[in-house]
Amino acid sequence: MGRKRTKSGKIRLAEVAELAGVSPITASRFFRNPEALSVAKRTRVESAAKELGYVPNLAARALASQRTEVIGVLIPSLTNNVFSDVLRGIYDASEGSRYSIQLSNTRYSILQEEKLLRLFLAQKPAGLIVTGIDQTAESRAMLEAADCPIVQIMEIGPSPVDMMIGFSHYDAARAAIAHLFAQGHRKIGFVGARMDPRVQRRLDGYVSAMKDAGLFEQRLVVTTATPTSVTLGGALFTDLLAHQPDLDAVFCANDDLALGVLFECRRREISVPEQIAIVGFNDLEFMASAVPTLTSVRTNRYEMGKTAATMLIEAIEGRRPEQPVLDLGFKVIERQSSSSRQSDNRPAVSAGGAPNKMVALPSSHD
Amino acid sequence: MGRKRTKSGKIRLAEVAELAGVSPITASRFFRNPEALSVAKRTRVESAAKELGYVPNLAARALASQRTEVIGVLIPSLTNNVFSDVLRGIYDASEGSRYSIQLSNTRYSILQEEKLLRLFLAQKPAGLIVTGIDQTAESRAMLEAADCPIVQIMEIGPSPVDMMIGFSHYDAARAAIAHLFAQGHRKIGFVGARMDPRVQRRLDGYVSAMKDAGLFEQRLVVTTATPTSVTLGGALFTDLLAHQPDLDAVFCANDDLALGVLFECRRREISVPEQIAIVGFNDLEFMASAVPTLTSVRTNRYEMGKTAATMLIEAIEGRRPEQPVLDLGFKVIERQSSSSRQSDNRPAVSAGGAPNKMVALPSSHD
DNA sequence: AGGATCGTTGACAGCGCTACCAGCAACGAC
DNA sequence: GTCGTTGCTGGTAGCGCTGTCAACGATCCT
Repeated sequence: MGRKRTKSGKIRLAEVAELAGVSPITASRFFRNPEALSVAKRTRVESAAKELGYVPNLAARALASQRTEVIGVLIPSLTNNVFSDVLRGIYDASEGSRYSIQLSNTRYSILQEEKLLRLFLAQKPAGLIVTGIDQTAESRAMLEAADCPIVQIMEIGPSPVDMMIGFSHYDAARAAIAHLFAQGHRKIGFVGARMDPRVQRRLDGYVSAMKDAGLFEQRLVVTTATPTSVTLGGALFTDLLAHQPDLDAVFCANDDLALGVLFECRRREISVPEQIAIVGFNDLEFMASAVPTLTSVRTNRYEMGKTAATMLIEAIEGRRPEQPVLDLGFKVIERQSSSSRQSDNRPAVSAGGAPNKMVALPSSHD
Repeated sequence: MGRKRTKSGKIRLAEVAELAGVSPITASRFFRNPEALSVAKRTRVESAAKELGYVPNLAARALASQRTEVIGVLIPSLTNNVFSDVLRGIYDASEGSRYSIQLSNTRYSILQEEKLLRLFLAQKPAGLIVTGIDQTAESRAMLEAADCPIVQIMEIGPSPVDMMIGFSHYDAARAAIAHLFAQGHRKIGFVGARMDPRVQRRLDGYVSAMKDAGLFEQRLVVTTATPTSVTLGGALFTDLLAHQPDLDAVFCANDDLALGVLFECRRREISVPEQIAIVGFNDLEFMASAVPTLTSVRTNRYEMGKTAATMLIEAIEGRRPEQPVLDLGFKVIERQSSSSRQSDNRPAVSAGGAPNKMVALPSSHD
């Protein structure tokens, strides 16, 4: 064909335009806003592009248009399977769109987050997804000054930077404790690891529920800054028992800990739920499969990621959601590990949050 | 200071150069190869950049230099915690380097992989990390024609595209079965889900080991294409028992399945390991914590990701490793779930591959 | 029919950076 | 002293694309 090529051997827009018999700028428009072209030219450009196997040069586009098609995502951890669910949702929602995901790991450090934020913002991302509501003042200022849509995920709070999607960890913990109260438990311990802001708020919810009932005691709480694990759940529970041998229930800040507690109970031949009830948090898949099955607070992690990315993309393209703050709620899934001592297992659940139309909500789960 | 700014309000290289009293190209060199500058100019540019808070425009750099500083990563799943460990290694290794990670999910489809590969390659990545050795012919051709370093991860095989890091799933499965044989087990079932190429090779290893011992029977194998889960482990095990009630051990293609089998045994009051031994694969954290503790084949996932990214970056910068194929090996971690019926628990382990940082290959390759 | 409006198209001028090559001083070998 | 070297620096010319604005014909209204 003798087309002239760039050094790199790649097809440029100009070649496509030439083959299609239009100007480069018209070809350019085809890729950004095909509706603006007449049908005739549109099909001509389309087939020319296909024939040549044209792939746009994103760097050139970014340079010329002064913006990128990158969605920055800041999450505190890659290990935690809570985030992998959220991420999966984000990636799923971004697939098929023109936007690509740029992921960075803050390692639970808001200083690191600030640094990464500065880096991201310098590249003019199309949008940003950040975790939580506990940014540094500097980060907060940067976010507010940013000229792109932003979604805060994982929790909801009083003053969103822009959009926000999550649920109340505080309320969720309170609901878990209320459930245990309803089952007749009184000496309810709390086991928590990592103690990031969201876990902290679960602890706050626990404390307030216990205080409301006049049952709070400091030694019912065992926490550590160490990253969570199943093994750690066993260790923390051991600690808890040492301080409080007459425990009748444990609320674990996540499911890994709960599984660890379950195993530890088995090791010590403590029967669950007869002697001690266990409630976890997140409702990971294995909770329903354990023996006994484990009660947990279901959170809509995948949905959270997916909806966050969807909202963000909509906003980037100018269609801002009428409802910028979305509470995805939670649901206490009662299973054997906390079922009532007297009756067997009526499948009571208590849900929280404000279900909303943008997503199919908790009521429809399980 | 009255510096003139670009519309976007951002500081450009030219401004830094002006403040430093050098030409733009000299300033540019500072960021790419500081050694090439005289010490005087180097410090001048450095302080000017710091004073202005200069952040390079990556799009402009990519356009001008005809290459990006992006490492493309193609993995089949974001859910699977095996990959999240690998990813964590990759991200850790990329941190502090100039390269950023671009992640894409092939969803276990080699057609999808081919499509993503085409997309990636068009953007001239600095390097590529791809999962496994089972690409389509077209993908393979693209990879071979690519002018950037490439690392294949997760397994090793005969003809690397470029670099390769992983271990032999086949040998690992054989080692697991050998361990069970050593413990006196004969009727050993296989439970597998998803059945991606790596799980398939584990199955192949199992089959060959069983055949070698004259113990293979088709009905000892239960697999499904369904994605793996703990619950599924229980279900597949139930199936297996139905076909083969006199089973004395189960080799699970991953640890989630193994946990599911353990729970199912508990549900059925089958004692582990007395009646049935269980061996998993990957050695996830919870295996050591379960009751009984669960034997598994340890694989070096984090290290795999980290080393892959490190090797790749080295290669990008022109320092190719002297050993482009790395076998990270595996290790059978014996725990209670498969400990010998007669003796109690001597901590025997059998390792495979060459768990070494930069050295030779395992003898055992087929 | 005349003018206004809309939809469609193209010319031009960069976006911010780096590849390439030339220039220049300092230095050593003959 | 002359001629290469070497080491550092700068000028020029784009990289491939899109924002802006102007121009054009077609359509619509009064």
